Amino acid sequence: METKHSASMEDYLESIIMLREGNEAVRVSQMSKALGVKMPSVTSALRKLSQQGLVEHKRYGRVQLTPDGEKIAEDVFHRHEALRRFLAEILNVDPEIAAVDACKMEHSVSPVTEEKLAKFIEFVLSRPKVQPEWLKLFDRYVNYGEIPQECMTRCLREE
Amino acid sequence: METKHSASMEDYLESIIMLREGNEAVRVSQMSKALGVKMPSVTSALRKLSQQGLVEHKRYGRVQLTPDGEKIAEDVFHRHEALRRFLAEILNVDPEIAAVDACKMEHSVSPVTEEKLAKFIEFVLSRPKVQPEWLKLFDRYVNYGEIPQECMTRCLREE
DNA sequence: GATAAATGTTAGACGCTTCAAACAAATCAA
DNA sequence: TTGATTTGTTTGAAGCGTCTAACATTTATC
Repeated sequence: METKHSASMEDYLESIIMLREGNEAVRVSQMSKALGVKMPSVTSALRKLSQQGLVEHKRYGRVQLTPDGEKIAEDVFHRHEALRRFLAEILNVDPEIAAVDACKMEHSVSPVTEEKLAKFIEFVLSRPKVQPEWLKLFDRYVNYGEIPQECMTRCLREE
Repeated sequence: METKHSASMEDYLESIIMLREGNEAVRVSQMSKALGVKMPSVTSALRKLSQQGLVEHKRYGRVQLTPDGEKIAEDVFHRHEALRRFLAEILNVDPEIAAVDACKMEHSVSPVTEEKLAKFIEFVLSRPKVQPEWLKLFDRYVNYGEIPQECMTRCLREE
């Protein structure tokens, strides 16, 4: 049922989720700024999305997601967040770059991959006490090439 | 100097690296099949890449990368491989899907991110004895939700 | 309320990537 | 070597997403 949507249509949908505060519907100008495109591009995207029943939008009015649109937008947003967190919190990539990269990558991730990525993040970060140490080890490796052979090995062997 | 190239131009360049065996130059038909596009698309891409000095190609002849083209193609290939390995070997995503996802994601990864990703893979997989255990723990978490709190915590605390 | 400013739309164009159809060259096979 | 097959190119058209310029509507201001 869910036909595949283009990267740019996904971006338009996602931006609606990201821009609305509370229940306030979103303006074309906001989307235009957020996505770095001119307003006519937004208008024409909205016409298309409206025809597909993914957004609610009448001339000169505000924009809202339909339930179908909401589903897709949330999906994209989840992919985005999974990637962004992985890059920023695990790889320790600069937050700005992480956000930008995530925004482009989010359109290429299959459902299976997204699910595993989310679990991986959870796995690595879910243990508040372990997390900082674990990442510190990785960080040290990035900066000095130190591989903490002994400790990890010893530990995991016991298991 | 290196102007940004479109995802599709990057794909054409990368395919040349992936298709050539030894020093054998590559045929248009091979690229066509590998990329899932018709031959006229390849021809027209090659005209453009040739004008930019990235490939060597004369009418009805084989295709070769110039040194400049080689550099870009290798770059794309590295991003591809980093992503593919992460997905396949760490997240344990099905190899087919990993390859497909990597192929689409490869165009969105910034240099910094790629570098950190590569280091991360190295970090996780570089210790032959640890690696299987570590991933086994993650795999168990994916399948049963078990978080190996104690072991990792204990170990990393000692450090 | 009238008018200025901000916001949004329409129309038409362009670049990019792809394709099918028709044609051209190269290669194979007899 | 000549005809058939494979391979590659040209041409022209299409879809998509974007833009600018001109126009329309809404909103804010006096």
